[in-house]
Amino acid sequence: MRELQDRTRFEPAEVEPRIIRRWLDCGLVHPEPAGLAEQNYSIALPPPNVTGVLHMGHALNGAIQDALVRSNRMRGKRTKWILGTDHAGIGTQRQVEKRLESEGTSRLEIGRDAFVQRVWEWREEHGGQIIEQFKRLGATLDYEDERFTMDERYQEAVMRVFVDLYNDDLIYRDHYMVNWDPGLRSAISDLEVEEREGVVDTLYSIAYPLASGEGELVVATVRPETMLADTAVAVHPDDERYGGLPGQEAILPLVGRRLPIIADEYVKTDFGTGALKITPGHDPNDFEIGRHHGLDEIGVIGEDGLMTEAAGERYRGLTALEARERIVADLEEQGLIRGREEYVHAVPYSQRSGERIEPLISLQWFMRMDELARPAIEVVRSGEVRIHPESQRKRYLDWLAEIRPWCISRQLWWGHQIPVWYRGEEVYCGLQAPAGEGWLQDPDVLDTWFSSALWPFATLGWPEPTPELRAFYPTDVLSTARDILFLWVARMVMMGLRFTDDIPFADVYVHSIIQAPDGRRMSKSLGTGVDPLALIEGGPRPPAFEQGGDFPGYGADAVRFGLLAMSSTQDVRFAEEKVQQGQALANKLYNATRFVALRVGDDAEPAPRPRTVEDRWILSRLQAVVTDTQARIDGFDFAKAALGLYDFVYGELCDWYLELVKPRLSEEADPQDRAALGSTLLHVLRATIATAHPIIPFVTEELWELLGWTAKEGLLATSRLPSPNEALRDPAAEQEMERAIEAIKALRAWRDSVSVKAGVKVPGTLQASGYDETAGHVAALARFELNSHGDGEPVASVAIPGGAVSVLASDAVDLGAADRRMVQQREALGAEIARASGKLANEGFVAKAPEAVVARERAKLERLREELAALAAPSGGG
RNA sequence: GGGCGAUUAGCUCAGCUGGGAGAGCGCCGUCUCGACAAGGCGGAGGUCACUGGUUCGAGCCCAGUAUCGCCCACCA
Repeated sequence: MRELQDRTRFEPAEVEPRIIRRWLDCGLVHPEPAGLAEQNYSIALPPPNVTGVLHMGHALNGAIQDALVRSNRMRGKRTKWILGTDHAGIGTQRQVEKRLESEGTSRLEIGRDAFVQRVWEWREEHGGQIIEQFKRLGATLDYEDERFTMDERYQEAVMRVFVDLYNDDLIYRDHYMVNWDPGLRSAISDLEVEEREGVVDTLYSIAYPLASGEGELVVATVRPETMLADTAVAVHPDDERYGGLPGQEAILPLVGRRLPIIADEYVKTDFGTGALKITPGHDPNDFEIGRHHGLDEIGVIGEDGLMTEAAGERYRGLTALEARERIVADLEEQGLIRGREEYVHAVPYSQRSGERIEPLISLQWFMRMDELARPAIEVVRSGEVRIHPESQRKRYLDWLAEIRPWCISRQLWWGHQIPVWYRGEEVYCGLQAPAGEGWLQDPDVLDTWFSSALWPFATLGWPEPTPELRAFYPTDVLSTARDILFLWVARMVMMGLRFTDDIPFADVYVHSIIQAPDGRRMSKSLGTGVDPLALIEGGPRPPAFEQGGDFPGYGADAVRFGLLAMSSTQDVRFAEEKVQQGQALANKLYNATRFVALRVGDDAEPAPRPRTVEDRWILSRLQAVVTDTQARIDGFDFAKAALGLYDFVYGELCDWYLELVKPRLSEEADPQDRAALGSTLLHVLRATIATAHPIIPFVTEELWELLGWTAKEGLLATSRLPSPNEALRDPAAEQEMERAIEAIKALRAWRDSVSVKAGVKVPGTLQASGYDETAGHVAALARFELNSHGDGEPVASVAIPGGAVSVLASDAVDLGAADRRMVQQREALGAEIARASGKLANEGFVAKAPEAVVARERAKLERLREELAALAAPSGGG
């Protein structure tokens, strides 16, 4: 209590770390596995990169999931928020490679085993930071049960899945066209490729002489270096210009190879010359055409990006670009370049390394997806799995409908090594190395997303039938950003259905991506990335921000509130003001509690004991905020949940209710009423604090304790959400209070407009109906001296709902200003009356609008007329 | 090339099944009112991107245009 006396502000830096410790120490984050998943509640955290640091996306998603987790825990459900990290094959491997480079060595130099050892060491050193940051955010993850995709048990699950799919012929190895990332020296999947628009290249037209010796075919290409791998020239079968050519041959310049001229519908007659060089080894389309026509597949660009043996003596060993220059020069010399023009088109780049993708044929592992996709489409179609918002559901379905095989092997060392062994021609796939000498394991590892796809069940101990699996699988919600809807979410659905015969989660919530204030992406390199920890604890604003300097340290509550308030069904810009709004809310709630706690007797117990209209009003409004906030969290409408709470605390509880009841709390007030009011106040506060807890957990937990409830009942985080009490809904009280509030605002505005000094009470008479219970409040909060009979001369009149207040002459009022104001008010009322009556005079409106709307309009007109009448004829009487 | 979304106050955004445009911040004015100056009170500020249509009535529905953004895509 002394603390409450002295501290006039909520200090997150002081309070929050203390509260975190209490949450972690009391074991609330770790549920023992019991019961069935249907009764319990679980969410699997999208596993962050083990060596990552918390970014805005994590913070937003943390706030979202924690709000869900806390509100369900507070409904008494056994709740588990599954925690773990991802080994992030490529990213982590590169970090360690860089480190080795700085040490003057390399991965190749130290060898595979030593390298993998180094990665584990790196993880020891740098891993886990992000988990501490989640704690700072207040996320009630199960920190006592942390998983890692490279843990032994998890690896076993991965191997098991691979072997299973291999045995079912869904995983196979093939020479196939892949997206080769020359920077990574690895294949990557289609989803890791981004098309960059607007790349400027030169489109060369090159003449290929016909083998007959008569004439030539001119083909166009932006990549002349690939011509060394050409194995055909294609034209459209219906192209009259080339009627007789299919079946003949052309001579590949520089190489001299005879190329069959084939006919294929793929060729566009209206592009270039209508003749297309076919390079099955280095172009995805040509690859398809080549397979269709049974063409040779030649590779002239190697996995190292250099020209291969097959490119011939003259070009071997050059980079592709160097080869291009030399080839163009050579063709030029032979007079075979028919033209060159600037050409702007889209080009595939690797998202991982940023390098231009080199399509080439490579021996890789693939997963056949169509069979797996079918049930994954079905569960979403049927609504068994719900994806929010709707637009993302459509994206999901569209993508799965046209799914292609997934290249799952990566030429890396850090990850799950493929459980396949070779000995000569023999191939063995199994959980352990085969018996016998001379077996060599496939050196490749699996795409990181392969293991991530098992996340919701592998974390719970699958394939063993563990109690955890029973208690928490399927999970309830999966919350994530949309950029991994295909990479991850869709694949989890497919793998879940395949291996657990169940959906992995019932709801998918796809949250906003928070952009920088200027609309750009938040990114470290652009200088636009906001560090959530800097926001919470104070730290520098990003360089690209208009406003410089440090964030003041808003605290986790403010940041969580702000992020939730910003969130939407689409991308949003970061708005620091929303975080400030959260800070203001925490502080407001703190001070409201101070106010109540310091004035209410120690023996007061929270209970609704309404004695006046404002009591009935606030209790009624409380039911609304309790119900709405819970429904909004359940419905993934977090912005409304947060802002609705703010509106209640500010706009109803503090601005009005606390102000209204102040007189009843004074020393001279009726003790009986005071006791009842104390109970009501505590009741309202208690329900508000509990309702707010999933959104702003820290300040609410602190207040819960300051009010003495922790000592009696335990932490708020483990308490129950209030259940709405419909019996306390009171529309009549709400209406009456709304009217009173409107009247107070009108009178305050009037005072301001005629420059009445703030402290002065204005004498007047109330000439309006509907203020039986609220007249005193209107007088007090508007600072009027309202008598039923006036002693002075009426000098002005102020319109309020249902009538007016007649102002009596006094020193307080400037008569000239009052007159001007009254004229203004009459004009305004007159205009509104004209509008309303005009509308009602419109036959179409009266005839066709719904009755209720017309009735409302009539009532409004009636009220306006009353007000005007009261204004027009200020009289001394009542 | 297809698909989706956005455009509302100076800024960031709400606006439910069509029935008198809202919030936060910022701005102006004002207040040493016993919870809170991270506060109270009052105020100014909007052709709801544009054009046309449907309707008694459109920010909301329909068609088109413009600008911005995102996703998907194998025309060399």
